[in-house]
Amino acid sequence: MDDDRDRLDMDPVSEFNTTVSSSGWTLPGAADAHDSVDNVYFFGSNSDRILSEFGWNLPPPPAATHAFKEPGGSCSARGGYGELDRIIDSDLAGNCDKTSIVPESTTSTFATTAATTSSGGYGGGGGCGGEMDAEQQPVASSSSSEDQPEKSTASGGSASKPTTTETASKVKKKGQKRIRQPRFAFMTKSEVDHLEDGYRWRKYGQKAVKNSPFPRSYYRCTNTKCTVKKRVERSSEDPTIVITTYEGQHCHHTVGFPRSGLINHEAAAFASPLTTPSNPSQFYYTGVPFPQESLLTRESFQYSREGGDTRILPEPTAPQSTDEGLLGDIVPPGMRNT
DNA sequence: CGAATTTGACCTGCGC
DNA sequence: GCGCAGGTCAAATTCG
Repeated sequence: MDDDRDRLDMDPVSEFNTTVSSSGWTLPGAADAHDSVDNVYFFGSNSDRILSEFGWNLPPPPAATHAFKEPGGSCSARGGYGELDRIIDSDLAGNCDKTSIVPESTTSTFATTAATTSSGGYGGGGGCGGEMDAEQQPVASSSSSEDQPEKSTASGGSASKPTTTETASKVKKKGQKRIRQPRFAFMTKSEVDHLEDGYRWRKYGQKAVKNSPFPRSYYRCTNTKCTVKKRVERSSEDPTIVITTYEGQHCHHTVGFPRSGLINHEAAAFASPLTTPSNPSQFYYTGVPFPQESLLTRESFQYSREGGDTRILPEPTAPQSTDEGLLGDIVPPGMRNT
């Protein structure tokens, strides 16, 4: 029954939330403050490991073929996600006086559990059969979201056609809180909006975003038991940057990579967590080098920003036990994938 | 013809 | 309480 705030207060990161607008951190490049995230992590070379702990199978990097053009740089060496982002937000650059690169900017939002039945009055989100939603499983109307992640409206959730049953379910949902699952946001320099990531997605909506000329698209994993969602939008600040935000954890493996050869190859380049990067610049984030001495546990940087204010947050510290892994630092146990 | 996308309507949350 | 913006639904449309 904790509400967001309560939980956030328990989270080291969330301390900072108190200084930020309501829900938290603002994603650099995000169209507006509404689109905020609670934590922003910038991963280093072993982002794949971190992500896998979230239940992701090393999301393959966006297909390099259709990604970006890196003005004056050789991105290829980087491989991986990294269609590199140069300083996405100069405000964050701070002491950055040279090319600051965000190899993979990954943001994560833990609005923590806000419980609910899903978002909004429409059913929706249930659980991936996983633990993720177990505790906040919508009891009432969308009882079996696992079976019908989308058609929760079976019980009358149709948005446009209110019915008595719908009304009833709405009532039930009232008072319940919205759950927000872990989010990762990748900022990618790319000419195409929807980057290949190894999973299959179905678009279920598109909205214009305030203060941004670019619409935001909403996708849902096509796996019926998977409730992972994805948002894709272009940065209003830098149209060449695509911000892809994933929410939730996949409860299945990827479906294979369409351009497996290329992608896997590049992914491989990124998949050696323990390998010291050949090019240290990879691990710079807005001018701040990643702490390579502790790649295993500290490659995540966090920052927040509000109206130009930039903070580099102190990362939780010590390496967790092996089974805790990185998530021990950043993911509430209840959100873990196993 | 089935699957995926588009799109307008509607719901919720939040700020004022 | 009201209005705005984000998020979602589902019918209609398009695509393979």
